[in-house]
Formats: sequence, structure tokens, C-alpha cells
Amino acid sequence: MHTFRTHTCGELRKTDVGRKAKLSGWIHSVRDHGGVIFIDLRDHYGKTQIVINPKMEFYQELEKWRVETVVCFTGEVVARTPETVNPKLATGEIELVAEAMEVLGETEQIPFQVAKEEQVPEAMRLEYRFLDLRREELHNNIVLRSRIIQTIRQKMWEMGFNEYQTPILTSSSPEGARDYLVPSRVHPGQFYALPQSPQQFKQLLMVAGFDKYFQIAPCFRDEDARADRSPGEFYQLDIEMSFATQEDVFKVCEDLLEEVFTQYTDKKVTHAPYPRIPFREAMEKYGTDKPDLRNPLFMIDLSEFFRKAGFKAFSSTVEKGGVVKGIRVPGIVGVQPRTFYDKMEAFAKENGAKGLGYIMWTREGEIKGPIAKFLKPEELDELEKLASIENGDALFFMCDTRAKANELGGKVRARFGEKLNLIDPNEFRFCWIVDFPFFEKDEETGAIIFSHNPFSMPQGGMEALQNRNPLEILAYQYDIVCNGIELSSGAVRNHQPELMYKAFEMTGYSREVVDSKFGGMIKAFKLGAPPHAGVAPGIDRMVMLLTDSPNIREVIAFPFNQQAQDLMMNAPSEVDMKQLRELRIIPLPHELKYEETYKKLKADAERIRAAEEAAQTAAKPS
RNA sequence: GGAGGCGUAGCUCAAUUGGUUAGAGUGCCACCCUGUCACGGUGGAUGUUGCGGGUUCGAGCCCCGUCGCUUCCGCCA
Repeated sequence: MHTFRTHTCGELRKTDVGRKAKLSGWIHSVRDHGGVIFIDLRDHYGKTQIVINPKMEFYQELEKWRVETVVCFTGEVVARTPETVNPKLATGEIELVAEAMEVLGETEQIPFQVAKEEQVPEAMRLEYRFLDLRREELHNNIVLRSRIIQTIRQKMWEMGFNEYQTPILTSSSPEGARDYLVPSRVHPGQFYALPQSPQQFKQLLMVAGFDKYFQIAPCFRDEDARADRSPGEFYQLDIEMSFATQEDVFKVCEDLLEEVFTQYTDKKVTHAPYPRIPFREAMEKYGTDKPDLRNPLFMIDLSEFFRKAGFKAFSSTVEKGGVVKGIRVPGIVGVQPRTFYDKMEAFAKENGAKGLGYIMWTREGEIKGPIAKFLKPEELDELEKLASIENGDALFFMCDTRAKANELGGKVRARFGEKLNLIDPNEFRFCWIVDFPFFEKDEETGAIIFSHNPFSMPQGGMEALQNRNPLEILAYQYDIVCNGIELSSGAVRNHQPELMYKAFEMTGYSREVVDSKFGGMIKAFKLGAPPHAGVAPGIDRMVMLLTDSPNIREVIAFPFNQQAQDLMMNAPSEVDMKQLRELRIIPLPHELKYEETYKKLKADAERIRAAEEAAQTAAKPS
């Protein structure tokens, strides 16, 4: 009987000594000693050393086969002598003495080394992704990703959730990112959209009574890439629960993340309940809505102190409505050289600050620094108390409008964390950011707009919408953050049509507009919708954190490059005219409707050009 | 759409800061080697210095443009 293998390359052990075995895999490395050749044969499961003696007839032939050739060896499992055991290999106590060899897949010269850890250009790795995926690190990441997804599914099932599929071809969603569109052949001129997330479907599943939904859901957004954001598509663990409060969602998430993160990492992991930090507090303390809590530094508000204190540059800013924020950096005075302070100031200036003032308390209790001389001794005493200063500490100041000072403080805080090695790499620190504002003011127009998600539930309900200052209304809207990376947003959804109409009315949308844009959802909510809430942590980002990957491409088997291209499959690519005609993207000549449209578009374009020219002529002084 | 960084052998990098024939490691090719495990040794081949232009007696290096990759901003609930 023909088989390719009796064992995998990671399987044979000392107890198998004496057996005949057949192994198939890739030639990982060759060590040719003239009289004997050693080959590491590699497959998905591991590596096994093959020994080839010169008396074998394929000995000479072997020399022409390169690494990464796919071969099958038959032979006897032999124990290695104690001196030749390789403790680095799981199969290192044995080797296979080859008796027969068959080449299953030849290889030309490979463009980069699989067996060695060398840097390879990203574009080449992506073009030869199948080779890149053979390399140990990436291979392991993808396997780990698979295991993590398996663990997630299992835990979700244990918690009573069911997985439901939702459509990939759906309609363009009215909010958020740019859609990927798919032309409809049956309905010329009309388009499907790929889902940016299954948001509406999962809410409809709740209306349909399914109660606890999850899905490892592909999501598509036509937006530009970042190191932690894949262009085009990504996967999220989509979760929605009926009759659930914000805290119910948190409990599910915390239980799930506890399971996943303790299983796949040895690092220290935050245990539930995670800190809940109101959005405003996060902005005031950390200058960002995704703080890295491994960084112990935080901002305090010193505006009231400086309003009275004798430093005019600060007090006048406070008088004008600005703020002074301080960051206490413990124990650096006398440790960091003068240049450290200069570099931090330069960094602050690069980020739009006028300066970065500071006061230093030396270990001997002396007070130094550019701001110190402006303050009286009793003011310095008060400042020490306000900022809990001890000898050796430095206190840095950000002075600007509240928004700018907070933003700068956030950057400075992160920079200190990095430069002073304050961030423990062996830790995962989670937190929830809660109480996002429901509305905000459009900076250009001054109009009230939704600050996050129009479909989330305003805290205080109709009462709040009717009676409170819109800018003070909070939403049941939350983010989960780990080590400064946003894993997910989520919300308690607004399931009451009247509340939805009212909220949209406040941003200037009439009932009719809401009905036309979100009619499907509104209709469902009018026919008995349960209160529901959800969240959707990014799978890719979770795996990134667990594999310590600096880039999201390290945890995706076949990622796009930054320009949203698949260099291996050559996507996107041009298609032939026949397909375009069939989809009516290029109209057939006899299709009058399109010819009319074309003529109309052309006429429009010409009219606009003429108008522009006329405007230009008019603008010129004659 | 904008800003920064990078681009030298198949791959990773160097080239005394503008100086004469562009080097090393790895891979590749040939040969030697019976216990290696990233085996070792000897020898060899491999370059439009991303592309185009400019400055200069002379450019891998300086300048301008352009292309590619990447990071960030915009954008992304």
C-alpha cells in the first residue's frame, strides 16, 4: 500500500527505536560531511534528522536536491548516541537512517531563506507568502491564531452563546467608513456592499429573539492602513446580548479575555473586574481615550494653583480659560542628564507646545528648574503637596487650552514611559473606557453631531435628551483597551424608535430622513425589540498582543500590503471587458438608458467647466 | 490627500562622510570532509548602487524630480 508517511516529522521518539518509518516533508537543512549526509526534514509538526550513508544508491543523487525540496524518506528509527542527542529538537533523541528516497516536489532556487532568521523585504515576503508562512515564527503565529479562535468559540459556547452567520453581500451602511461595493449583474447600476461589521444583522437577531449571539465575523472597510490596522478586511469577535446591561457585557468580555489571555501567555494579566475609566477622566489623566495603564505616570490639573501663583505666562493662560497640567516623574532628578530635559522639551515643541516647563526637587531637597524661580517658597510648598512631590522627583508642565494641554500631556506621558523604560513588557493591562459623550460640537460648523455612534443608548433616556445640555449627555458607549491598544468599541443599543427620532432630530435630521436611511432597523424596533447591548473585539489585535507582534501582517496568513494589494494573488486586478459589460459597468451601446446617463454626465461636466472658466475670467482684474 | 524614514549582489548589511578596481556575511556553483544539527574547509560566479535629470575634474554619498516599500497624520464608530 502506498502511503506518504507513517509518522509526522515531529512525532518519533526513543520508544519508536527499531521501527520502520516513512516521513514526508521539506528539506530544511543539509549537512554534507562527505561520508555521511544529515538532513533536517521539516513538516507542520516538527523536524526529524535523516541520516544518509554513502552506500545508498541515492546518495549521489541527493546532492543535487536543494533545501525546500519536498521529499519522502523511508528507513529505520535509530537511537542517537548520548553525545549526538539534540536537545533543541523534540525528536532529538532519534534519527531516521534512510533506506529509500522519493522526491515529491522539486524546487527552483528560493528567493529567501526559510530556515534562517534573516530580515526579508516586506514586499517579497508578501509576494512569496507561502514561503514566508513556512518560516517558524509566522507559521507559529498563524497556528496560535487558529487555537485562539478555537478557544474563543469554546468559551462563547460555554457561556451560552450561539454562532450565527450574517450576509457578506449586503447593503451600503449609512454611517462610518467607506464601503467596498460589489456591482449587481441582475440589477444593473445597483451595488451590494460588503459589511463594515454585522452591526445591523446582529441587532436584528436580537429582535428575532436569539438572545446571545456571537460570530467570528469578517469586516470590510475601505480605509487606509496602520501598523495595527489592516486595510480592507479584518476579523472581529462580534457579540450581542439581549436584556443585557453594560455590566453584563463587561462580565462576558472579562471572562472571555481572562480565558484567552491566561491560556496563551505567561505574562501578568489584569483580572476582572477591569478598571472602568470615564472618558473625561481618561482625557484629563492620560490625554487619550486608549491609555496604556502599564505606564504609571498621569496628569494632574494645576490650573487653580497657577491662577494665583506668581508665574505670569501660566496665570494669564488660565485667566483666558486655558489650563496648566502637570506630570510628576518620580526619582529622575540627578539620574537623568540635562540633555534628557532638553530632548523632552524639543519633543514637546515638535508636538506643538510652546515649551515644556519643569521643576526639579534634588535628592538633597534643593529646588531647581526654569519655572522654580518664579514661585515663592510657600507656593512651592503648596505645589509639593498638590503633586505629592518627594525629593528626586521632577514635575513637568503643559499649559494651553484644555484640549491641547491634554493631548500634549498624553504624548509626553507616553514618551516618558518609553524613554524611562516605565512600561513592563511582561504585562497585559486592560481597562474599560466608559461614559463617552453622546454628542459633540462640530469644530467647523458649530453644529451638534453624534460623537460616536448614533445607535447607542443615551444615559438618562428621553428625559436627558429633552432637558439636558446635549453636550453633557453621556452614552452607554464603551471601549476596551489593552496596553494602549483599542481592542473594541461597544454599546448598549438604542432600541426605542422615539428615542432614536429625538436623538437624530437634535442633530438636524427629520423623521422622514431617519426613516429613509434606517427604515429597516426602525421598523424592527417598532415591532417588539428587546433591550440589547454588544461589543466586538478585534481578533487580529488580540493575536497581535499575544504574539508580541509589532505589525498586524504578522498574524494574518494572507494580508494586504499597505496599499491594499495582495501581491501574491495580484489583487486588485483588471478584469476583462466581457465582465464589465455583463455587470453594466461599461454600458452596452444599445442600452439607451446608459447612453442617456452618459450624455447627461458629459453635459454636466461641460456646464461645470464652463462655469468655472467664467468664474475665473470674472475674478481676473481687467 | 499630507509628512518623515528607507532603497547598494537572490537576501542581510558595509563603503573612512565627494576620491581611484563598490566590500563582507549568507545563499548559489565546484571541490574536500563519517556525527553534524545555522556543520566545517578551499576556490569561484554574481552589481544599470530603484529610475531620470542636475552640480562637480570626480557622485553609492550632494541637489531636483519620479517610482517602490514602510511608519505616522488625515481617515477608520
